[in-house]
Amino acid sequence: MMKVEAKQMYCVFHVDVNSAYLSWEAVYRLQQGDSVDLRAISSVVGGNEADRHGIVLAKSIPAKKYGIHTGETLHSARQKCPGLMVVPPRYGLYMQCSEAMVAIMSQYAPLIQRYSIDEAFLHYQFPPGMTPGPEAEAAAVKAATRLKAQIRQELGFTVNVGIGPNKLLAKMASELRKPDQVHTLFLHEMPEKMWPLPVQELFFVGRATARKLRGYNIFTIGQLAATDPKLIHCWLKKPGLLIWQYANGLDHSRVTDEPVPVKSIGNSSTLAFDVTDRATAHQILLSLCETTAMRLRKIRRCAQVVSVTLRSDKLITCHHQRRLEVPTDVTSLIWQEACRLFDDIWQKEPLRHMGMHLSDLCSNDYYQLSLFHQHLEKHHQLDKTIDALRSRFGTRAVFRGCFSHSPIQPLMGGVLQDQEVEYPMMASYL
DNA sequence: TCTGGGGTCCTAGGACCC
DNA sequence: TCTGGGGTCCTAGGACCC
Repeated sequence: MMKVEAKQMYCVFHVDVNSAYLSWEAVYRLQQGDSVDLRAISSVVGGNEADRHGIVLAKSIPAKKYGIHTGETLHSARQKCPGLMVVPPRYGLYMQCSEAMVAIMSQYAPLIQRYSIDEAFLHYQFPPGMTPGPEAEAAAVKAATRLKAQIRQELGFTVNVGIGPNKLLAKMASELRKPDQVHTLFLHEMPEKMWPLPVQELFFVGRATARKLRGYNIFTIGQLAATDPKLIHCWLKKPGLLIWQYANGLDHSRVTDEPVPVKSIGNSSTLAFDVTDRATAHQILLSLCETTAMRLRKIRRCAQVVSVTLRSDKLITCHHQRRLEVPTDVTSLIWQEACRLFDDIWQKEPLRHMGMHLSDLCSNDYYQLSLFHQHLEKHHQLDKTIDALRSRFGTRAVFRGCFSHSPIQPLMGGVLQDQEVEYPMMASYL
């Protein structure tokens, strides 16, 4: 009997906004009547240096030519490029831009998977009657080119669209050459387009893995693809097998719009000043717990593990966690545990950064039934009331008294601090 | 290199149980 | 306590992504 190989009647698009934060900022400023296009000059979106958040979040292409990298300090970036323009981020605006882009994408296919604020996958079905091959690939390129043009026309920013038989190759394709490009990376194109690239360009090969691979004389993606997977597994364990598959273009994950269940949540912050006393540290933990616990309740979950992270002025990081006897979503109980963890590990060294995380999340249904814990009832009522007030009047509407004459913000952490600001909708600036 | 903040997954090693 | 081996749970830390 003849075995018929099932032909794949779709391909995947990966849409990636070019220099996302910087492009969005540039378009917004042009719309506000600014005469300078940030994309055309050496510029970066960067954090606040006074608060010690001074790193590059996004860079323009001219800035990139000076060797400026995302994540590097603004201090260092300015040394490379003395006239560098630095603008602060507006996360609320970026969320809106992201939403608007996904709305356009959904005109092209019913199935879109958001991957991050500036990246999304699209499941592209080949036109009816078309079999996989050059004709279908050309149709995909045509659709992707239209999508790219529509985003540029209606929203004012450019994207790269990568096209491949799966998510991995679509993503690799979108990275090929920027900006404002459509690239394909089908299996037959791998030897030419992907295998010659340096191994660290492969998704999931970071600095540490690339260094190890170079130690084994593997410098390109093609060399990794050609290596015996047993050897790679021996060297790099499970992640090694994954990158070996990626190097060979193998990826069986599906484009899906089902929300990924949250496994853990947390907040951390580099502090504007070094903390040297226990009371201040505890207050910062409370501030971090407030935001984290609020988010936990919003997704209707309870946490079973609480953890605290400290980073000293010498940039040494330590971490401590503990399992709770009873899962909880109560701010004050989480805070109590965080303070105990802090007291266990703090050696009195000045602290530059503090964080708290909640993991091993479980359903909060159990809580609904467990009101036999009478003493918890008032905590629940308090949290519930505060959540409702903040949701109605804004997150700054209610805060604990201990913050009223304190330099510490009552709700710390979270990058979306200006998410309640409404920005005017994008329109074409062309 | 004066180093942000949100996550995920994996591994090593210790404690404890049978 | 000169001690085998398998399994589970837990914590700490590292690597990766955006």
